[in-house]
Amino acid sequence: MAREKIQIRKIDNVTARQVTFSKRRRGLFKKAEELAVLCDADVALIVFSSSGKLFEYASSSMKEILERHDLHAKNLDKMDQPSLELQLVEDSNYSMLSKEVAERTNQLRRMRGEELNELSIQELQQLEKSIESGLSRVMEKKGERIMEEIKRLQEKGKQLMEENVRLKKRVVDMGRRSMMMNDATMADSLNLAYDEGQSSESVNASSGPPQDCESSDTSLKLG
Amino acid sequence: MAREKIQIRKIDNVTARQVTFSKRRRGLFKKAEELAVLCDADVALIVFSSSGKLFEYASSSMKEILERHDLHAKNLDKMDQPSLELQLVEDSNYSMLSKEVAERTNQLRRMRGEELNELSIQELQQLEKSIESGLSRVMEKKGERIMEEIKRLQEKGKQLMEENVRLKKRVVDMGRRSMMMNDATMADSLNLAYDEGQSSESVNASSGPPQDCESSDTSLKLG
DNA sequence: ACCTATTAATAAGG
DNA sequence: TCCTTATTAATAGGT
Repeated sequence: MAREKIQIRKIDNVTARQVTFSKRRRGLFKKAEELAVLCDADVALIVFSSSGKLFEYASSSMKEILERHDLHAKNLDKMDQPSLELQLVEDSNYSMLSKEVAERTNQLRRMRGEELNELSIQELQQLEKSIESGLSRVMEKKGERIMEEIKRLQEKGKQLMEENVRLKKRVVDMGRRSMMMNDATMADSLNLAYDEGQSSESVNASSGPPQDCESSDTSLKLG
Repeated sequence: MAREKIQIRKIDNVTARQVTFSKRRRGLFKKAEELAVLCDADVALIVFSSSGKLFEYASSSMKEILERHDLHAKNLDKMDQPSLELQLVEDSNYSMLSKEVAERTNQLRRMRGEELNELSIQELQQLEKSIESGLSRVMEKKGERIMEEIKRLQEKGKQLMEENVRLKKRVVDMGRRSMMMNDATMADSLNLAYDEGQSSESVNASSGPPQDCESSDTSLKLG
């Protein structure tokens, strides 16, 4: 139902498949809920994407619906030993997890370019595209981070330069005063400096690292 | 989506509700199967009508899908009663495998550029390098495959051209003969052509696709 | 079940 | 992922 009619078979292009999955999954969940509401039905919908991610919808409680479903299923089956059944379930869960590990491992190896001999040109092309898109995202994020870091450093630099200007002024002032002083006034000046207090605090605060810059040790190692 | 727009709330009229249930249930099941096929997803759909009748669809085995679903649900929940030793062993094996799945999944996501917010600039830089090296391996392998394919196609082309030359010669020869022929010899020539047999076979082989080229539909889609 | 006007879903592309 | 739009698909109401 779109620009073109499509055949209902597995979409080869990975990206297109993901896009279609997102769209149709939403549509399916919406329809499921509509059926539940309009017709007062109890609906449970479980979807695993091809990458193994779980999506689920339940009109009431998933647990309850599944139990109700089990009831119906058991009515059709012959009852078998629950202990054996549990064991089988555990086993199958186990092998399922193992399969999942194996699958992820294979995907990783392929993305690292390690097990490519079984792949066709088309699959390689697809893999390349997928890696490239990941790479571009990573580079984009790195770029963002670098720009943030640069901005932070620039602001810190600006603050330091302003502080520098203030300090230079103070130094110049002090220099001028001492040039005009004789021994007597020198003594007065020292007393006055102690009385003011404020100025010496300001000097201390500026010569040491300000408290709001504790993260300034972040180093940029590029290339 | 019909003669009139309807509000999504319980249909009061019982008959109308049943009719709508039938129609929409079919639609929902169709959509579920389409999603499974198009996107290579695993889908389970369970519907209880308001009268309690069960309808279900599963893209593979309902049992397997529900078990897989239980697995995921357990991963999110706190583990149930860990009272028995066996259960503890199972659980620890479980959690080991689960951790492995989670770790691989995270690596994959990062390589796809999906979960980058926790990473530092250095880590991003490293990730970028790793992806780039995978990419270059994939591209290299793709290049090899393409060169193989091109070589194969070139050789096939060469064979076909040789066949062409032979056929053209034959056509010219036949043309010359027919120019020199009168009606009587024309008849002889036709008989002769049928007797030879080989030539007609050769024509068939060249005009149709040869048997050893069933993979010639391989298409090259280069970015 | 079928019909069909109308609404909803969605494929492709940005 | 979201937006847009041309098209196809689903379906509400009626027979």
